[in-house]
Formats: sequence, structure tokens, C-alpha cells
Amino acid sequence: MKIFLSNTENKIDSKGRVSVPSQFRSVLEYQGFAGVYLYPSFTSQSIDGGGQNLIKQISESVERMQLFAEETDALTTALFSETYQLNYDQDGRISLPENLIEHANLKDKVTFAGLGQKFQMWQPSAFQDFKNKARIKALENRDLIGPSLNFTNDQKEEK
Amino acid sequence: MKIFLSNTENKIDSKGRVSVPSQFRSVLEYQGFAGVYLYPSFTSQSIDGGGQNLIKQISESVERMQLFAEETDALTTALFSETYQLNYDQDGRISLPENLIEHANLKDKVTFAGLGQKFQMWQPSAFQDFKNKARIKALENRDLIGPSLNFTNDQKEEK
DNA sequence: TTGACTCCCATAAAATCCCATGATAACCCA
DNA sequence: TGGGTTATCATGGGATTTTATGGGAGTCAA
Repeated sequence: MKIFLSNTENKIDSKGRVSVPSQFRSVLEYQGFAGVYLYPSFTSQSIDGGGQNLIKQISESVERMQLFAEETDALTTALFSETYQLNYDQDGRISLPENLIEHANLKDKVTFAGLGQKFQMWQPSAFQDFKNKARIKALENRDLIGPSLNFTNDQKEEK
Repeated sequence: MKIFLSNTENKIDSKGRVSVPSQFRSVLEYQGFAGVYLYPSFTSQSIDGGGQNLIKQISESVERMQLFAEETDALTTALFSETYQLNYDQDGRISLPENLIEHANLKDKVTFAGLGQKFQMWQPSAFQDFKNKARIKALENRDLIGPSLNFTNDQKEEK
């Protein structure tokens, strides 16, 4: 199983290039092509990214929605018109569109954060904040998440 | 059934490498790949670890939860952005990310402790404390576990 | 020509490979 | 059963490779 994991902070150089972390590249290439799809997150000041799987998932869920709703054109437009397909060069670097840089308020550093099926790109300190809050939230709801977080072999029967 | 059992204390060398105990490696390889997944424990100053089974369980429980997009991002961030996939080298050693070392307050030794489906990595003396407390708790609740454990207080009290 | 985008090479740091050692555990066989 | 031989394992360290990053030079289009 190949998913996006861990987080790394990379530099944006004077030409505007960033290295996609090599572990992420290997996930992307496993999905079938040497590049990324990026779009501004709907819910946070970050960039959503992924490979072919992510795009496929999104198109499918848009299709499903269109069976029920009629005004999904706006959503579809919003999504796809701001989605960029960037192939990275042989050193694994991409250069980000101005659009996305603004949305995530990036300066000269980016944090790549793995979220499983996709990843996000954050202004580093903004990511720290988000992550800390997310961790607290997850801890509060860990019984919803399931036993995997804190079970040992026999603890399952307690409470 | 292959599960993580017993505990061993290993050294972190000058390059930051630690040997994954060979018994653990055989469990991991049995699960399908020569590496570990590690993340900071949500509930203690230790590192949780496991193989593909552990990650699969977590991913599946995330997929089962249908949340608002905002919540999903927070949850997956908490779970995946601090999870590291480390392939060990041919001598069975990994080098721990700074992140995890800090969380578990590791210096030059680690205790690997088997917990069945997963394992934990502790700063050795912190593990001793934890184990003593865990033992008391286990005795208090031994009726929950089932009839098979008719141990008395002094059995298994070796070393 | 300028600017945006590659390609290509250089470098330093980090990760990994490869081999050596000593300790311990497992094995064997008279 | 005891003593010696083999494996296995954790650990040390040198050599090699990978990775992120910087910058020069070539390509293409407006």
C-alpha cells in the first residue's frame, strides 16, 4: 500500500522551484505518472495535491453528485479550473503557479504533509498550527476512529 | 499467528541508527514488507509502530468515517502527517526522524515493547515505569481478560 | 530580447550499502 | 553431558548513493 505519509519542509529557490519529497514522488510514480495535480484547498489556506488516483476520485464523486444536484457546474468549474497538472523535472522539482502561492501564502518554504490519499502544501508555521489543532481534535474523537489507535491485543474488551 | 511479543533494549548509534529486533522483523516481513510504520503515540511519550496491518486498519477506519471535508483533512493530518514509513537496511536498522526522537525523549537507547498487533518504542526507564503501572492495572482487571489467565501475583515475576 | 521553462552539472548533507567484530544463542557429536 | 563449532544478531565504521538545493546554459514563444 502506497500512500502519502509524514511531512517535510522544503525550500522554494530563487527561480520558484520546489523539490517534491522523494517519498511522495515514489507514490506518484507508482500511480502512473511523474507529476502532481494541485488545487487550492476549499477549507484551508493550503494546497491540495495528489496523483492520478486523487483526480479519478474527484471526478467520480462529482459525477455522482450530478445525479442529484443541478447546480454542480459551479462546483465543477471551481474545482477543475483551478487544478494544475505539473510534471516535475528530472531532479523532482516543480514550479508553483502564482495563484497557488497566493492562496497558501507561501514565501520561501513549504511544508509537504501526507494525508494518505492526498497531500497538502502549507506555509510551515501555518501547518504547525493546523496540525496541533488536528491532533487535539483527533484525540478527542479517538473512539470514533476505532481501536487501531490505542488497542493492545487484549484491551479491546475494556469499557 | 505472528504478533509482536516481549521487549528488548537496543542502542542508538552515533549515526542515529537502531536495530529493529529480529523477532519483530520477522513479523513485519510476514505482513509483507521490510519496514515499519511509526507515529508518536497519542496517549503516551512513546512511539507506536507496526507493519502494513496497522496502517491498513487505520486507513480503513478513516474511510469508514464520512465527515465534512474540513474534519476529514484534520483527521487525516493528525493520523498520517506524523506517520513515517521507514524501510530498514539489510542489517535491519532504521534511523529515526528527529520528530519522533523528541516525542519519546530518546537519547542513546530504546526499548522495543511488543503489544501484539503493534509495538511501542520507549525511553528505557520511562518504559519501566509504564510497565509497572500497566501491570497493576492488568491485575485489577484480570477478570475482563478471561479464564485463561489464572496467574497469581508471584508467577511471571521473573527478573 | 525577455521571461518562463527545461536540461545539465556541482555540492553538501543525509541515507544506505557493505564489510568487520564480538557476543550470544543454537547446534552437533563423540 | 560437555565442549567445541556454527549461526545469528546487534553494533561499529568506511565507502557509496541518494536527495535537496544552487546555478549556468539552452530552448521556445511572444
